[in-house]
Amino acid sequence: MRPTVHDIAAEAGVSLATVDRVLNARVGVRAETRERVQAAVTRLGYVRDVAAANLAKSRSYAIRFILPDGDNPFMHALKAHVLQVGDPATRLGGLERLAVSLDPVPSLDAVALAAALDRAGEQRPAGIAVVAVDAPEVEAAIGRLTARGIPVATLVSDLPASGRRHFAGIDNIAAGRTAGGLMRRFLSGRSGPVAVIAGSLTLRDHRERLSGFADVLAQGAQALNLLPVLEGGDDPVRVEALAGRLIAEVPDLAGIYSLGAGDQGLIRALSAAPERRPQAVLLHELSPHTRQALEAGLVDAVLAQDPGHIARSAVRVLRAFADGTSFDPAQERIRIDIFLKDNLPPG
Amino acid sequence: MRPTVHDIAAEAGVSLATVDRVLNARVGVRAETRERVQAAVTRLGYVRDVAAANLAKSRSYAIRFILPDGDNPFMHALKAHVLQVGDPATRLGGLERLAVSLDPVPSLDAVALAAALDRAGEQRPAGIAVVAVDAPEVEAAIGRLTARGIPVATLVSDLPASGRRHFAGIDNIAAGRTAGGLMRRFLSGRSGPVAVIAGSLTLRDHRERLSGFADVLAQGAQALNLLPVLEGGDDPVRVEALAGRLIAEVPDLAGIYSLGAGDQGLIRALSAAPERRPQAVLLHELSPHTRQALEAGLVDAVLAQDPGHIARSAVRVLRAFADGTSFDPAQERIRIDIFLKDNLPPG
DNA sequence: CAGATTTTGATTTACGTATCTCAGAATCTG
DNA sequence: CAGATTCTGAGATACGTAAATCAAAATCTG
Repeated sequence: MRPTVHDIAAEAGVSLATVDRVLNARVGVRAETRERVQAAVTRLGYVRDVAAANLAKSRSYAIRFILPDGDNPFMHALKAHVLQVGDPATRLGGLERLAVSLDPVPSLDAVALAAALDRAGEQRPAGIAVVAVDAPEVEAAIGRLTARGIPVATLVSDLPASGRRHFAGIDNIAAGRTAGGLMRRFLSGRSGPVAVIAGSLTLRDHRERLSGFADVLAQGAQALNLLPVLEGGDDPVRVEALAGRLIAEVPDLAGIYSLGAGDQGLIRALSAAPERRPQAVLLHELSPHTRQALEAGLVDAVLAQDPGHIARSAVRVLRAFADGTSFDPAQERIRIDIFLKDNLPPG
Repeated sequence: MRPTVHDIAAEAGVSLATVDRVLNARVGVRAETRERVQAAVTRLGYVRDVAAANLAKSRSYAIRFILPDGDNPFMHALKAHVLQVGDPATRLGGLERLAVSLDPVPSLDAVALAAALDRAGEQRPAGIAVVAVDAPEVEAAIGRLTARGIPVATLVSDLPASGRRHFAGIDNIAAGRTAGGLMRRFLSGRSGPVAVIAGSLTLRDHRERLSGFADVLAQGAQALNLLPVLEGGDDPVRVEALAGRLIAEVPDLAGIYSLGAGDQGLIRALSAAPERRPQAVLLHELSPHTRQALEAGLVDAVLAQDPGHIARSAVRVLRAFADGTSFDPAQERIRIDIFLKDNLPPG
């Protein structure tokens, strides 16, 4: 059997109260006594039963997610996973005393986001997870939370200078480089111009993906020629117009890399003129539309990050910060997934 | 506050004892009373506090992992992750009352494996996780465990006919198809023979990968010519000899797919004659050697399954079976990871 | 309707830890 | 050495659930 606090008390020859004072770092214990207890702890290999401790404390972890509104399918999926993690009927929700709440904010509105962060902080939650927008107001709001001791994790889009404690998302420069590596190999041998469609270059993650991608395309023996970046505002309608013109006007187009959202528009443009489809088409994030396009051969590969993993990871990490415990960085690393038609997860 | 059993009792107008009888499906409750209690449960949205329940039951989950000995780097990594999951100082180990033990068995020895399974079953563990060998003895042993009500999960290599409750590993046919898709695209335009190096075709996962790969290569406009499969017994020395001869004797070799282990030998052979390296080299599993080869450009892509995920997933799933609760299939799905030089996880 | 049987209530103890109180012991201060 | 101060001990209570006992009530059987 695992040793309990009672065993520690007996082993150290002190009372339960003293063991408690040492274990919970309370004042009023002589240094010598403290050491006796700690020696007993290591000798017996005691580890606190976290479940019992939380029961006794009737502690619960309030975690607030602040996510953008709107019709972005990835954000929708993320939202669904957050709700699922917080569901007390699930393992995480039930066993770990979570109280997850979800605050929607208008997409890409820095002022509203900063206000939502301040409001969320008022409730003194155990942690806050937020999809950051790259703006000084947001940076300052996160800084205020951190200063008040509330751990903040950024999701998907990072803001390293804000003082956030953790980022749950992919390395977007590496994602861009990965897209570049795939593009080079998928076009091995041949040359021709390559187009990039972004949402907006004011978005940090889009800028980063672009820089990684451009980097790799410029390297190596035969350099691929990158066309000027098109910005579609993550809007399917605008993306469709841009992609349609692109395909019509650049006859020898070798590849397209869509690094933002609005891919439904790109897919429509591609299926409207299948005979002019470039040799390699890459885009980001799995959704019903992108899955279908991959299966139909309209798209060659999809880069993705797992929204379920992001939601679970953010909760685990914020909990660990709240408790002052550690976590496994390898488990919390969000992978850059590459999906081809053949390794698509079911569903 | 979340409702407790006391609230249920008050709401239903019955005693605590009766609530307990209903919740834990004990006998001696009239159908009508049972329904009153269940109505109160749904009305108040009661969910059992699993942590408190486990504390009261002083339940702990003994989970045995049966893993092959030997110098396979993937199995080493898997072993390390299993030990980490079982460590009571970690979240999973601490919060979830796990008692994980690890039984090593000689690699590829069906008789020893069957004996180990029987021995593990004697202790009546909450669950058993095993890397299956495709043999009737093993199938029978797993069947006996299942018959005794002990849930078994196969890891990495499956044995569907055995009656195992769960498989934690990748779909190897899909992995082979994925490799085929990458090979086709990496060789786009050009033709030439493609070689496959397997460990042994008596291994189910190797056979499956081969069949998926061959399938994809045969499809499509320009068929790639598959050379007869080489079997290297997962042994670096033998693989090196095979690969060396292959590179020397097939001048127009377009690609190599190594679907088993022993890749250190392949990498040595490739670096010995870098000028004759085929255009596309694919292999399985990340290890210090394969990482380095990817970074050096000797290998183009690595297909992988995350051993940490496999270990954690097996524990979660076996726990759920032991409790009769459900789990999230999407979370437990082991992905076919594709790593290029650019999306390699650090470390 | 008496007696047997089934169902229900009331109460207690336990799980491992946290937190509090109050008294007593040990140590320090002047 | 008295008095103040700091440490320590013993005990109680709580967290939410499980599991048991025993008595009382309700229902069924013949």
